[in-house]
Amino acid sequence: MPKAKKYQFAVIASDVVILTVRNGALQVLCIKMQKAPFTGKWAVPGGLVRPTEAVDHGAHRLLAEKAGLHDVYLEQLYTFGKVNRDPFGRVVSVAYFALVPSDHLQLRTTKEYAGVRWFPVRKLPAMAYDHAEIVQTAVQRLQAKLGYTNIVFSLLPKAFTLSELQHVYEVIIGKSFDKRNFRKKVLGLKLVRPTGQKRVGEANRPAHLFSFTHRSIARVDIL
Amino acid sequence: MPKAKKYQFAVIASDVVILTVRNGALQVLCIKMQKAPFTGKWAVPGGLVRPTEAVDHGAHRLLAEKAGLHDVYLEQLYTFGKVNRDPFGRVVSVAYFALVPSDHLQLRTTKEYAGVRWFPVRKLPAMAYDHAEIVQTAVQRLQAKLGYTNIVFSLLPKAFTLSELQHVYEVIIGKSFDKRNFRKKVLGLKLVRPTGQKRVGEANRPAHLFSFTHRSIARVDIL
DNA sequence: GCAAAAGTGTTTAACATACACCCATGG
DNA sequence: CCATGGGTGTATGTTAAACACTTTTGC
Repeated sequence: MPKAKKYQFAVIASDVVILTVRNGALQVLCIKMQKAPFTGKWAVPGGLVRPTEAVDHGAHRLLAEKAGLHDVYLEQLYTFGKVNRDPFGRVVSVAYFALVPSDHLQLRTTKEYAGVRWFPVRKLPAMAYDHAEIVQTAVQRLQAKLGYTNIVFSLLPKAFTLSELQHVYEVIIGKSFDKRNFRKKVLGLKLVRPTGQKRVGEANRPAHLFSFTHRSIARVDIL
Repeated sequence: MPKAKKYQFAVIASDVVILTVRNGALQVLCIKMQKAPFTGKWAVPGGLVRPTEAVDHGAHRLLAEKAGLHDVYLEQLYTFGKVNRDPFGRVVSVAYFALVPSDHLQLRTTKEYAGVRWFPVRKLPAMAYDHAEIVQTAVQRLQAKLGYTNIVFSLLPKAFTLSELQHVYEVIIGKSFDKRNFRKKVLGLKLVRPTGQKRVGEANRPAHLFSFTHRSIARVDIL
């Protein structure tokens, strides 16, 4: 029994910053806007949260509908609530960020829109709404969490080489690490475990493949 | 020009978890509910965000209106968006947490409600809505941030003794630290600086007073 | 003079950092 | 046989952890 007259309403939206490491860079999935006043600008996937679904559920749904992604890491990021952030009216956006492993990337181009593209986060196109700020917030959160959690597991496939793991860190943090020290660290923390397999067929010595000992987020001092 | 028919609306609320260290415990400010269906239960201060104000602004306003607090540390915590979290209808709450120094506490009892009280976070009363969960989230955030930021500055007055500082850590983290090591750490990090003053009039050796070198949040490895 | 909290250094262990060469494969 | 990335150990410096007694005040 809502006493609607007494209250003022707003629209709840959710925007999802989908990040991956691709081509040696941290990249974000963007969709080209088709509507004024942002025609031609890019936005991260998002949309309205339904009155009958939890905000978390809306984020999962939008991730699936707009990007075709399921079973990826998804975490609430921040809520953006400036009055005029959307020219449509009062829209409060609960932003999330998702992390997808580099081998899930085939799925994405099979999408509805032709105007769906990855952009390196350091070379963003002109963004609609406050989405440049949202992306920046997501990147900062990811950089911070890399250092004190095992969240990196969500950016790598089931099996990977230690060089690939190190590369993900280097690309996101933006500096390089000593190979021997890095290996000592991740092995010493029992973050990863050798699978016994090797990656074959490359023009160099085959690398051992590893997998994560835990695939749920935990606090670990890495950097 | 909102095309209202096409969209569905919700109510945006904000709830503020106000924390302090008092009587040797981390405590949270609660207000006794006067309305059904939560009559007699306790809630953290909160209310609706106005359609013409930013969500951040609403949190500041509610902090002032409901608790009489100004110029305290305030940070967005998390957005709670389950469909039935509020029996009134669809209310999405953007929760914040505020930290107040132990010497600001006189202000609080001069408030409108008689039903305003501090509770130790480890002995919460029966809480309305999902406020027990909101408080728990705030406490966890605070505990984590104590370890890797200088956020503790917002819980102490301008001048304080090193024992008082250590006590705040011990109460929030829930374990005790070695006095000598603790002092070495905070002094070595240049987190605090001696004021030259002493706290006099207690039945023991007077303690040197210190103040924070920086009163804005920064990343510092403390624990 | 006694109770109560303040203040102060050293030793040891763990961890972080810096650093260079040989190995296994494909082409 | 050459190019490419894979793989490995040690020495040094820094930081963390454990630990007990003397000092200064109020009463």
